[in-house]
Amino acid sequence: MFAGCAPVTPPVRIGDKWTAKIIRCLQDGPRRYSELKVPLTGITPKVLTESLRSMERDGLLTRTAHPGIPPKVVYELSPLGHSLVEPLDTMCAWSRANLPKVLSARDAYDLT
Amino acid sequence: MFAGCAPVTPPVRIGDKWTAKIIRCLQDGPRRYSELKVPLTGITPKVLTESLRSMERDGLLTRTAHPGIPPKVVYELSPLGHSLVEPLDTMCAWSRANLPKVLSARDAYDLT
DNA sequence: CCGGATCCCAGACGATACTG
DNA sequence: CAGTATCGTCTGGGATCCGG
Repeated sequence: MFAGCAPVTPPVRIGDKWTAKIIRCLQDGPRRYSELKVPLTGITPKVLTESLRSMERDGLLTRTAHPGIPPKVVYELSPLGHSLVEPLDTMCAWSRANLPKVLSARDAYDLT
Repeated sequence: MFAGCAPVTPPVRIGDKWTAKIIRCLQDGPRRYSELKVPLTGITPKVLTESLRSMERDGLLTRTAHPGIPPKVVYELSPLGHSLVEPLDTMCAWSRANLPKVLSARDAYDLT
């Protein structure tokens, strides 16, 4: 789940490339598949589907298919998924606040 | 840094397998290389060295080599590194509290 | 004691094309 | 619209051995 707690239960969900972003996209309410693809710029359908399925398996969100033409599938955060929003915000806040320091530390290090 | 904030600045530090654990090992004071290897069960010397170098480059810790035989190298968290302790604790607390739920959600999902 | 050098692999991620 | 299928890539990390 989260690598900071030993041992990691695969697959690593938090800390992978997309899980956190997907949760952010869903935190204000349910969304359809195509409504997720837009803000998640660069994600391919395969990876989006994989991620959603895996998060559904972990109980972070629910998938509801409304049959018909055209198909309509809605994803919604579960209470468990919602409980992740705040920890994620904490991490993102740190990242936003400190990324400049990290970057300049890298520059300084690479100079030598 | 942290994948939840787009776009990710490689390499991904937080969320990789060892960074969070190394910070936890150093949060109560400086430690030598060999003192890190013990609690980080399973880590190979190569990976430990790589991780420490990379974190040093990012300004998360400092490396101080005391010359002599035998060599003695001390690693210590920088203020920037220390500032990560609390966000990390938040994530770990979530993981500890909710891992059972995730695991049982997986079991339920796999039954179908 | 503290690593560097080398080789290797699995699994995450992406590109592209196709379908009920 | 909401996915599958197939294939290729790339990198984090492990195994093992060697050196100052």
